[in-house]
Amino acid sequence: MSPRRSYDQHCSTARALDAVGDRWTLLIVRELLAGPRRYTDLHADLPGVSTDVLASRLKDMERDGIATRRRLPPPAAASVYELTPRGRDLLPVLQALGGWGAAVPAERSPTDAVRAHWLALPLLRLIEGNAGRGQQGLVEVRLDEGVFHLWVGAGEGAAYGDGAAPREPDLRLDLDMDTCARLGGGDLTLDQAVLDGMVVMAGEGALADALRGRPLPAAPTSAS
Amino acid sequence: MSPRRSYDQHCSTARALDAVGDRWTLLIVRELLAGPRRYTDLHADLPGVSTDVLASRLKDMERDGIATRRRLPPPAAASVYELTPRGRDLLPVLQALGGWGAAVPAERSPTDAVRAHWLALPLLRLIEGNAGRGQQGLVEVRLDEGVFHLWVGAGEGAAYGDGAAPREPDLRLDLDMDTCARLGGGDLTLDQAVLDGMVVMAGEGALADALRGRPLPAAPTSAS
DNA sequence: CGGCATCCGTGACGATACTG
DNA sequence: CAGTATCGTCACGGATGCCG
Repeated sequence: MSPRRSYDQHCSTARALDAVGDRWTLLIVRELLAGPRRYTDLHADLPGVSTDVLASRLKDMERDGIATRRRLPPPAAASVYELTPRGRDLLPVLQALGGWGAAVPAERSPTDAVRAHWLALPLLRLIEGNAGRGQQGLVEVRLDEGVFHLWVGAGEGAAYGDGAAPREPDLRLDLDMDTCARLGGGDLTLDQAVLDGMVVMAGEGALADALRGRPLPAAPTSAS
Repeated sequence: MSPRRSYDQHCSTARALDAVGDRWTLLIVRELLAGPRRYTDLHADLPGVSTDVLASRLKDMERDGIATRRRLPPPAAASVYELTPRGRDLLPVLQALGGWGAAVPAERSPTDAVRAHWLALPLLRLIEGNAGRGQQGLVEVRLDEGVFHLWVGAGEGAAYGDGAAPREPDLRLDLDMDTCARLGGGDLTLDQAVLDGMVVMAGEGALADALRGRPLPAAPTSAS
């Protein structure tokens, strides 16, 4: 057992970095924010991580109460890793990091790996920023590279997931990665992107209206 | 020159971690948020970092536009490091990390180092959370271990600094480290701490009133 | 003395091979 | 499928030396 390397500082930031400051840890959290994952899936979506490091990080995260391992019921003889509530609380950390990283345009290098759900975090931030407070709903996002869905306004709950929305979404977005990156970086507004046809937005509920910048219904019908 | 280790992922979070994910980097940013620092001061306030790693990180941060090196005018034949605007933009990242790390109480280990200004970040978050939006002012914080000051509501500007406030502060706080940690962790409210005498709050401006939970200026000053 | 560069021992990391 | 074992390499931490 590794005695846990620490900065040994009486500082909440340093203590946070003791837990999630190691290489790969926050990226594993990013993956698990999309929902429970098997070891092999994690390994496939984190190109470059070695098997032993991945196993080691997952053990550390279990020990630190960030993630748990769960055996799936018999038909599937597999186990999945998922975030604990404490682990999901790292969402603001990833949002802050992602927001900072998105501020510099950064074209895509040919060696860069890509996964569709990596855009979920920036898009979630964008949508929750553009829609007013209290808005919530399910958004399905379609890119050439894949489909995922976002739970807008879920707060502490699950943030997003891979694949199509589990029910009829309140909003559907079609766009490409480059547009998505520019939206996240702030040098393109959602309204402008829709006008230019770079984003196709479909949906009729309150969330869709809020994103289109329309005024809310005169008498808000006591929505919860 | 090291060709810069990267996760090689087309993801803003991963790119952020390419720049600030290395060991010690974010803690150096935390130090520089308190203002310009000399190499030796950084080394003294970051126990455990080796000299070459510190030098290497500072070079990386310069290359990445996070920090700059500046020679002081002749009388002081020294140079200081300071954050660029891009580096100061990391404040929300440190806030998110610190907030997450403060959520677990965590008593102080005897081996833990302590610096007074490490409490600036949590206190700043607490004050900006308790006072309403738009409040701003200068706060001087006194602990047994040292004195520092906070620029509340400065937003992107300088967040805090070591030592006494450079002018008469709008608010003065006296407290001890343990109380500060509990305030940051959320298991003690500022009001309660003042009532219990664990925090002495002095000041008469709008900021002080806002923190005391009083109604804003319209109300007459009928207190004590 | 401040600001590193160098050297060295240890541990973390990355790639591959192997096993229940 | 889900890791463990092995190994070469590199990053880190500590000490010391150099140079202005």
